[in-house]
Amino acid sequence: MVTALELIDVEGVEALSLRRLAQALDRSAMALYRHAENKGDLLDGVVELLLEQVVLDADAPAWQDELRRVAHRFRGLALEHPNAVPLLLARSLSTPLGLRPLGMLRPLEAFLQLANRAGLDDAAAVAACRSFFGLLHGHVLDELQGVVAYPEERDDLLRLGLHRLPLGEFPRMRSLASAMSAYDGAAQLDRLLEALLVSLAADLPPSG
Amino acid sequence: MVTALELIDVEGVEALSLRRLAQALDRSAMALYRHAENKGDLLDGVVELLLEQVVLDADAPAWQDELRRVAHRFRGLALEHPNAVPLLLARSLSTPLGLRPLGMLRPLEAFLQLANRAGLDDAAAVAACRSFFGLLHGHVLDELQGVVAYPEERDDLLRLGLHRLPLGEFPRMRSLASAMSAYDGAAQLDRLLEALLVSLAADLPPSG
DNA sequence: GTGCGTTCATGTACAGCGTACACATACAGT
DNA sequence: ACTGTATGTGTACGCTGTACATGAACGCAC
Repeated sequence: MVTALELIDVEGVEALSLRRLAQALDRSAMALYRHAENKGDLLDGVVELLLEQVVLDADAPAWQDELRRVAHRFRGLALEHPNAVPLLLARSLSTPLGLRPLGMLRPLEAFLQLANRAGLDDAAAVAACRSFFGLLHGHVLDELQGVVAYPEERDDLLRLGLHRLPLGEFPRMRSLASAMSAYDGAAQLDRLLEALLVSLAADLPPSG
Repeated sequence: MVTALELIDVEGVEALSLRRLAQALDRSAMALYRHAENKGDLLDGVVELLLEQVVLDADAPAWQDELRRVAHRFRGLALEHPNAVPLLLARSLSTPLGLRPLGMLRPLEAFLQLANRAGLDDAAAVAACRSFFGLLHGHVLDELQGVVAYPEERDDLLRLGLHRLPLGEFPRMRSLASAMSAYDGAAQLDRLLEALLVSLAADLPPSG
């Protein structure tokens, strides 16, 4: 499982085949079927391995801080394993909620418990959960988009490959090349979180 | 291209192979290489075909309304073509910004133009752009997650497959089954957009 | 010890994949 | 009529996931 992740990290998701993995483990390809029923099971295993590393503490005293912490931890994980991000985000698109491996559900459960303790009612907790993870996944997805086309170039326009774009149709993108290069993902995530937390606070009973 | 999308719609992304598509078109598999260099090009074509259907008008008079409209249009498209969503979200993870097909860049350019006309400076426009699309992609990603495991079941807990979960470890998820069933994606998207627009308004020069 | 069921690994085989290459056909412009 | 250029076909290669049959190593009852 951990070898599978390493393989993905250095060669990308599509380079992970049963034969390549078996070779890396000095086993035959078929031996892998003793530990996973499918290739899919194997990918789920990788996802679980990653998610184990981002534990949401349902008993955290300050829930806003805990959400910020977990969000940044998740982002960090994505930056460490960019090749695994498609897995992380897309595995659950194909698997119904109740049939997912438990490791993929633990963050959800912990969030819901936290929301509960923070005072949200059922409907608000579900909405908050989807807001939070939607936001998080969306941010990570966008931050990791391959932006740089030619890393060795010094000029921003050339580095991003934006010089290829027709002048007439894409004036803004071309003129914003350097603003795009200066993008700060962590700050951006903070902005999004702040907006979310404000909107969540509005759902709390007025007590405070 | 349109046939490729139809194939994806009814059979899923991974069912789209050159041979299957060629068969659907009554051509040989190799004939497809006259119109696309790669299978990747073909997938890009499908993405472009979809994105053509969600045009952001950079000259819209009320920019907030335009953003809301485009967001909901994109969501609608995703609901119409759920099988194509992985493509829509993941294609750009592997292709540097400047090398993407123009159809994938047009929404970005239009957003940046709109932000410019709304009064945002360069850095704020880029940040807003990533906020907007990150939020949108994240929401769609999360809304489309397969939640229902057994559509024919009447009881929420069984329908979502949540009865499988260990009682002790997942109390909240089990008790929230019906709240999850009542999820309203459009309303959720509106909530997220509202939070974003509030935070964007704060970036505008104080004039109004 | 002997036989047994269970676990784990292997080797072979098959259908399907993307695509490189060589070849055929049809049509446009000279 | 000759010649590109665009389009389609057929064959072939190396790769994929995995079904199936086989075999080795073990704990355990007798």
